[in-house]
Amino acid sequence: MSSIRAIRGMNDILPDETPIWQFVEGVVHQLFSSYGYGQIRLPIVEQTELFQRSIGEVTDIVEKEMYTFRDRNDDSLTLRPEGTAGCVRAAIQNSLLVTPQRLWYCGPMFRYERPQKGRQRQFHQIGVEAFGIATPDMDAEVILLTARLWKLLGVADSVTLQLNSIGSLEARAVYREALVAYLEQHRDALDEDSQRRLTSNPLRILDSKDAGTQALLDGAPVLLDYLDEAAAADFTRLRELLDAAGVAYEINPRLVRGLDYYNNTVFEWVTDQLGAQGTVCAGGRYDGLVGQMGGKPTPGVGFAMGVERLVLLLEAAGVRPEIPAEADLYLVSFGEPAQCASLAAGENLRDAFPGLRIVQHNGGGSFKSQMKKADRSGARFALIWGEDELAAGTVTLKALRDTDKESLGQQSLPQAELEQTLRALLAQ
RNA sequence: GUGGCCGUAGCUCAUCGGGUAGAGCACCGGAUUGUGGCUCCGGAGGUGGAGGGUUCGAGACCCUUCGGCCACCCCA
Repeated sequence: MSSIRAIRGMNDILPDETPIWQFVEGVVHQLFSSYGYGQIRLPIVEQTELFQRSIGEVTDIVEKEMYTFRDRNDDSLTLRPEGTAGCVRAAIQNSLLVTPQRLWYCGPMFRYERPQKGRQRQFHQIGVEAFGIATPDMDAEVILLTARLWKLLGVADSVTLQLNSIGSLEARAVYREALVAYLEQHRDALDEDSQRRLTSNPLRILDSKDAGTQALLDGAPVLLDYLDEAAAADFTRLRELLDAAGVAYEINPRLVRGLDYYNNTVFEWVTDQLGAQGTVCAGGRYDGLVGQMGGKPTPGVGFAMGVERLVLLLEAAGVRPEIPAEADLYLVSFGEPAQCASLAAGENLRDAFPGLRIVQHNGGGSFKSQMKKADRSGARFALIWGEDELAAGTVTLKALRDTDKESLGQQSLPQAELEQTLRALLAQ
């Protein structure tokens, strides 16, 4: 019981789970590449100030969820809680802000929260950032990218797209005043959390889960009505493009995002199959962020998705990539000279059959136990070397699967014919 | 940070105040001295999360603590 355990909320991903992760990662890699996006790999640790300046000082992420520490030089560093900030930093620092710049990244993120279904302290995000294009065709592109991803992953029926425009910073400030003014009149009808948010972050009241608060919001001013002409036109154009591409969406005027840097387009892909954490993918436009971080003012749009949530969603939808048996061939030997022959033959076979999974039996044991391991390995064939084979210069080839086929069974053949015989059998 | 539920074998769970804590699966060995799967037989594996209390007696009741799950907050 005194053995060391993993940090709470930081989970091991075990061999029987990695195939589904690899499936997701493989699909993502190929898909992003097909849209012309290049991968960027970013540090996990950044200066604390990077996140304070980009995400927003008063967000929960910055206020209480960051893993922040001082290094030996007494610099304040933080384990990245999200990917966009670091990507923007890297784009500025490495002069990547040519137009257009299409990037994607993946990797672990860290937030100090209580773990629950679909949420852990170390979690993984896959994200996309497209810099340099301010027009809504780029918004449409990244959304199309996600829509195609759900199809490729087999979860398109499990997610719906929620879309909104939160306009410019200025428009939001005006709206914020109107919203607060309305809600102040009904302060007593608000739930406790929302009363608190009235001063700290009124826009977040819009996505309150409290039924009474939501009812109250039916009479509240609507953010979409406060958009300036340009933002409204962009939103209309985005909708036209999505309509043309056949991507269904639901306008959610109460959709606001948690991070301060968004403007205009915001969107979320949500599901009802993951318990309380319904957001699988979320993103939006952030035209002010690059300038705010000290780069040449450059518009941007992007999204991030939670890989753990995606994996849960695939499992809920019954998408299960086939977990391959651990071996194709299992090499059994009895006696030390025979093991030498087996080892050498195994190396030759790996030369002859690249990609074939050849597992050597190690650790000795009876023939019976070795054969049992051979069976459990899932291998199609066992190759057996013992005293008899060694004396005769042969090897025994035994089929472990499909043994009802008459052509398959056990045969003893000269070493020299092994490769040729195997080639024929494996081709079936 | 707050709340609810839960910690018994590697895993899934019994036992619900009384003798040495059980089962299935998994694991190891044997039946078959060189042959897997099916069957049968056997074996190993637990300080009952930890600490304290009540009691003649606690895995079970009480308290504390640690851990897990779920939810709130917040978010991917």
